[in-house]
Amino acid sequence: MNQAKIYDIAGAAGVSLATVSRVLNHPEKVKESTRNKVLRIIKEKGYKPNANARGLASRRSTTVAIVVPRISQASVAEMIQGIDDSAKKFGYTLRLFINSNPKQEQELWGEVIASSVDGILLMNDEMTQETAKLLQYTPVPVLFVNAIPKSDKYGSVCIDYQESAYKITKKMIERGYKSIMFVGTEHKYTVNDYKLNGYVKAMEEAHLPTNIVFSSGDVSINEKHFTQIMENKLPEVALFVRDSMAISFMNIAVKKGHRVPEELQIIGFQNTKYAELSNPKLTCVETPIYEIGNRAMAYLTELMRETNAQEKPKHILVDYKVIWRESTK
Amino acid sequence: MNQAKIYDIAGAAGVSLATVSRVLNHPEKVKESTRNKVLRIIKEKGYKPNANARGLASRRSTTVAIVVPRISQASVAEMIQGIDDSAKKFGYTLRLFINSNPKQEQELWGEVIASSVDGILLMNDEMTQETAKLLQYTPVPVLFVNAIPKSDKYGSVCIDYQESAYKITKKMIERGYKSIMFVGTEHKYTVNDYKLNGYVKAMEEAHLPTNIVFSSGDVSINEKHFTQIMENKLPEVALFVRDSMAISFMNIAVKKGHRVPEELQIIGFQNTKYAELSNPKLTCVETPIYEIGNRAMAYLTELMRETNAQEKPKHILVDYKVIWRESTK
DNA sequence: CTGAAAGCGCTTACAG
DNA sequence: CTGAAAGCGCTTACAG
Repeated sequence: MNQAKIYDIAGAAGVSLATVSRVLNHPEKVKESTRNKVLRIIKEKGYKPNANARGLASRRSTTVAIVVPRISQASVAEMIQGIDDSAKKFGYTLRLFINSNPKQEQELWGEVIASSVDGILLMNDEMTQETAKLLQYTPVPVLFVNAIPKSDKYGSVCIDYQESAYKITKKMIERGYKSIMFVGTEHKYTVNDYKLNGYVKAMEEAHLPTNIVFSSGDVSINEKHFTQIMENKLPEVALFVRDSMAISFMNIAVKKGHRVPEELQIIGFQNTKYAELSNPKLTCVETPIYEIGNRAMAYLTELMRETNAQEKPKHILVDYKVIWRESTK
Repeated sequence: MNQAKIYDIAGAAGVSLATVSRVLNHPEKVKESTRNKVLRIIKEKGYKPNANARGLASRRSTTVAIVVPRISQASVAEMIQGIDDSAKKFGYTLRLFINSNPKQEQELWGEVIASSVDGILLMNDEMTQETAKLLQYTPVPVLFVNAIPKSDKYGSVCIDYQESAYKITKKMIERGYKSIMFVGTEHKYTVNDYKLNGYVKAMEEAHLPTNIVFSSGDVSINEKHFTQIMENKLPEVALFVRDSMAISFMNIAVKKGHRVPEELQIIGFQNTKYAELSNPKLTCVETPIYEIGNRAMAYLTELMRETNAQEKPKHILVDYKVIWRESTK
């Protein structure tokens, strides 16, 4: 009934602890017949090695830390799914750290390291100087997930935000629209800066004036702000860094009697569930958030395996696509 | 540069390892001057005890497992926030387990136990017989979060789903509506059964005929189904177990030219961000999901502290309220 | 109030 | 291919 120990398995199988351990960690080093016997008993007794002891002895925990910012969108849930599926495949387990308070970043980081994970998946898009410094002393690989590191020392997995914004803007220009507004977040996120750059590039190439607005992420603040914006002439197209902002804007426009997409076309970013639940349904650039998590975890296992210190970290770009729905013509 | 060990701290402070350990775990047992000296050095060196070693030696890991089902709504993110805030306060760290595949439930459970957590927060609303059995042998406290255990042996934290559905239904009856539809999920969730019970009770008390529909959680399937339902006479009020279903239904109704709330009133459950991003905005019963997570973690720490095996586990009910918005009169 | 010592449950060189 | 033994970094009775 009580959790079996490696000792019990060894006893029952008539071998030493070392052999049981080998069966689990280096099965190829054990004679097949011995291995099978041990395996059978392990199964019978439902033996699971104690993760703490294992971690302590091997200095590898087969555990990975996920560090997410507090104010993360609901979509992290999906990303974590992607991470977890990949983690299961490679035999890793997840430890979750939420970066609530920038002031406690140091402390959090200390905990992450003390937890002796084998690798770290970082979702923080923005990072204080201090964290950046702490990051340097991390004894395990760190990978940015759907976020862009400012230093070249870390790898990342995300979509090409700049290109995606550039292309969608260009597409709308090609369709003959000249008045295209870009709505970003007041709070600075590196990924949103990239989107902005893409938009600006497309507009400048076409010699069109840019129209850039920054707004809050908070719905009720947005609504006031957006209502103000609508006092002025409406753009033909509005591109938002987030679905939720796009929808909020669209709802206000519709209530004011503007017709979407006839008079005003709206494009979001991410393709959250909101996009399908809006009326009209939202066209957006889809960020394959599950895929990003999945790929990130897979790449992290590579990084954790590498004995040779470091090759240049890779920046993996995951494919994205545009989902055309009712909010565009 | 390298992580300091307890050994280094002891050396630098001129005390034994035992004393350093005591400073961390039972500070009251150490003379103040000694304690302060040790504390200072710990800080200087940025010492963090190795979590694995600590867990192994003390048989307590100050780690809690969160077990969530794969198909969990995005709102788990918020619940986990609540859990984490509480966990930080009590010095616990989080380990995340996602129950992807019912067939692997046994294995998952094995991992949970092997990870030697001190307690388990279970978000699985439904549970196979097998899990129920495994649950019995869990050496640590288990608590259901926003889910209802079928056995009386486990505590839980959620809102009174039955009462909330009963009250909102009754409220609409009192306002003079007789034709009230209830839309649940095809998939059986205990919490949704409770909502159904509450609805039925209110309708029966008022001698009104019930009108119950079960639908998928998938948006595109819902849409077909809902479109069908609208062939028939529309109810005056429709109550949905989920915001997203409510909004999906509402959008279809609006597109068909029905006026919300004039002809059709819609009520959701949960108060996700969707509710504020719909047009018209959705009235719903708010499930204080953050609060539920927060309270659950707090209660779990109590359970973990208790040396005396078990008193009767508590079922904590968190307050909820109804958020009246535009989808009701 | 403090230290020496055993032990938590594993893994991994090192021999054989 | 296998076993005996050391060691991973802590905690906690047990003495004093």
